[in-house]
Amino acid sequence: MTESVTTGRNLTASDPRLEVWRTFLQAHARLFRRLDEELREEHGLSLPEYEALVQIGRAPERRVRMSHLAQQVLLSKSGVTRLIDRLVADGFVERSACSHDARGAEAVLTPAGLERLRAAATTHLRGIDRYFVSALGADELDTLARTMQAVSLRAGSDAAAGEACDPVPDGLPS
Amino acid sequence: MTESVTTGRNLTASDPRLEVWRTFLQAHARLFRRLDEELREEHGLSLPEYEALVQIGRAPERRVRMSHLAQQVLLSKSGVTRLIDRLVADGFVERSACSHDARGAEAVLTPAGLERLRAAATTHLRGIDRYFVSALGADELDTLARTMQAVSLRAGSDAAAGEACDPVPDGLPS
DNA sequence: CTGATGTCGTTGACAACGCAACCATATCAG
DNA sequence: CTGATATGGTTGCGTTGTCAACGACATCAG
Repeated sequence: MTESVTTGRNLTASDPRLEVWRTFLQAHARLFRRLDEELREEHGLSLPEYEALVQIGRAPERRVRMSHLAQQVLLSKSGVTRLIDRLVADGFVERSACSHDARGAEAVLTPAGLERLRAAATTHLRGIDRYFVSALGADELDTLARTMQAVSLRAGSDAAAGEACDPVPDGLPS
Repeated sequence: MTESVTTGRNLTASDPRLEVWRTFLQAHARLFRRLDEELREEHGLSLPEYEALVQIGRAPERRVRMSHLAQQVLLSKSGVTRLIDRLVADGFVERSACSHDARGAEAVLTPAGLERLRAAATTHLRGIDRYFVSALGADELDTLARTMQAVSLRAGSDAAAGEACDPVPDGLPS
């Protein structure tokens, strides 16, 4: 009944490596929900909304193209449209035409948005530290970064993988 | 390469450890979507639906309580109700009263459900192998299991605004 | 310039999920 | 037994997300 496990290249339904996958799923779900919940309770922002504010806030001029935002926040085009709709309704973001491309739209952070972003960042960073970083040793964090990168590459649907479009970690404006 | 960032206990917005968090999010999103998409295309099942079938199919008698299912599939009570609704509509599952508890309902796998599960398992296991397991060395997989367990523990228990949670309840050492 | 084609963002229709309210039943105090 | 309370599951409703279709603009061949 017991199949020898890590012997061959084929994964079977009883392979303990499947357990790792499930643990991974569970960790993500719990972590995401906890961070989302804390942001909602303390600042009225969902985690995706917060992440959008972060991306806008760290961009030069504090404005970002919608398409760029979609990649960063891991959402579809229409998802971003509606996310920005909400942030506009809340007064945290304004829409602005793109100067170079008349088709394009940019999301611009308002002063209120910047303020809210700064406040929420405290909560978020605390959460990341508490539930994520502090659970991992420095070497484990390193390993995690490497492995997640590898997984991301393999699962990357259509190209776009690891384009490392992350220059200027100028962090939050201050 | 890896600069030691562990200078202070406080996470700031420019801390590279935040990058690990984003990579983690991205890896999850891509992996989940890829596996979901493959299951849908080849078998008409979403990933949560497939996971529910797995949980039912591996249980004794191939029947599971709804509440138990909710924990396994990482869904709310109502989420499970509707997930099972769909599977019932597809003929893969039947509802059945629980013999011990007249309040309870159990989901039972139908022959068609078992058949579909077996077929889909091939696809899923292939995906897990291709995009997840094969991206990780044996030791990395081990590290991942341990760290995800730790994250899950910290984020899962109810220590929202207050205190760090007690370490290691029991059962999961090391 | 003009038409073909691709890209950007929005919209409508819809699927999936969570929360809170709700029954039905279990369980426990008295 | 009886009433109070807790638990399992479903339902109504709101929220959030995707996909396909669309209009507006860009871009390039001719």
